[in-house]
Amino acid sequence: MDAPPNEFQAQVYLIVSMIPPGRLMTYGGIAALIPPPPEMDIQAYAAIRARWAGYALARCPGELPWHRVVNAQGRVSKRPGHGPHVQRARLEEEGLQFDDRERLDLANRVWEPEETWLQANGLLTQS
DNA sequence: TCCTTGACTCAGA
DNA sequence: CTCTGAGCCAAGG
Repeated sequence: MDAPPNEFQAQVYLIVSMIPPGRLMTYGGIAALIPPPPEMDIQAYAAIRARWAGYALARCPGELPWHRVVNAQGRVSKRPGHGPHVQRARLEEEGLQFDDRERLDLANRVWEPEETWLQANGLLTQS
């Protein structure tokens, strides 16, 4: 299950809470903004951080706009509990459209936090 | 203690 | 385009 450190999880929740309606972020995109835990190998971190982001969201606080986070292919990931249709419905309510292969337009809808905000919160400004 | 299970991603085949 | 495997501070059965 690759349970991430609490500090990592907290930063995932902080970033997700900032995503505006109608915009998206990917698991890997979010993880790339979070500094690696001290003592952890950079390469190892890069290989596991996206999964950590997914695991953190698997048990995220209900008030977070978790539905605005999708995978690197622009698709809604399978999850335990209710199916992906709930996430899809929420995104469509915000005006996002899925193509005939269940994909979203990442090129034009992915959102990036402001650099000043990243710096103020101890996050990385370059990935 | 061993084994399985993952809200991921990328490079290869 | 689809399918694998490898990457790796974990828990729960």
